[in-house]
Amino acid sequence: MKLVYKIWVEGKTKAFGEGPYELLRKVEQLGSLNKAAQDMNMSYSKAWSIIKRAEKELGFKLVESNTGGAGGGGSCLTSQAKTLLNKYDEFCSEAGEILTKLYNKYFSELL
Amino acid sequence: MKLVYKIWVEGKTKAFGEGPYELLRKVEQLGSLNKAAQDMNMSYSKAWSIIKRAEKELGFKLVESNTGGAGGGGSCLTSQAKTLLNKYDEFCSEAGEILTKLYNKYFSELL
DNA sequence: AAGCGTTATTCGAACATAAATACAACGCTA
DNA sequence: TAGCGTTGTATTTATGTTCGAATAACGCTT
Repeated sequence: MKLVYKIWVEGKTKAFGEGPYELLRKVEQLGSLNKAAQDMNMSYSKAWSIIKRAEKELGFKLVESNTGGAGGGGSCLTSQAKTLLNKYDEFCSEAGEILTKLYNKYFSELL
Repeated sequence: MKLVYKIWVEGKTKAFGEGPYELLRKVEQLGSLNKAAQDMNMSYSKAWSIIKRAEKELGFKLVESNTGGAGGGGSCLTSQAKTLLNKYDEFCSEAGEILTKLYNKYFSELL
């Protein structure tokens, strides 16, 4: 028996959480939304809609894309996206640590 | 923009979280699974399956039910269920407080 | 013994969500 | 100018969730 948690930010609907985080890290790494999607065994259209929804909700752009050209184009993160990812990193590691402690405090004996 | 989190306990599949918690509180309050389901605008069959799944995963009974008799019967919580609910209460309020602080620390300026 | 309101259980239908597919547009390259 | 790999978008398909109906059993009440 284990603790599971999902934490995200939302406006009118889900905006940013673990899914967008991982996807954006892959984009940063690979320079392409298409490659990122393939790497995560995800369809391009899903990857695309994840990012578009997040951008719409957050109110700022997460990726800067070029279509056509050498290599067909590509995508890279905006500086706002980069700082968001870094903040999210720190947030999650702190949160995970604390929640694990709380779980042990309250449930370890019971479950 | 706000922080949303869902926290639950799982074994092989979801076992106990917010949904079962609220439902069990209603059962405690109303003495009947049927009334609890109606009160939550939920079908009886859904309420029933929530509790059965939780019991199966957790490995102990959550409700004690009587069928027939005056008023048709009813359900009440086992003592294990009561302590589980109380622990969950404390867990959630502590967790919520801490997560809110963390959210403000990391995201309040950014989002 | 008939009636009542509950628990217990299963099943298919309806609905909502997620995912795959297909195709157009873009701009460099050769 | 044909081809490539990408982004962008709509349409279709698949998957999962939830509801509601149907049925049975139970034991008190009248």
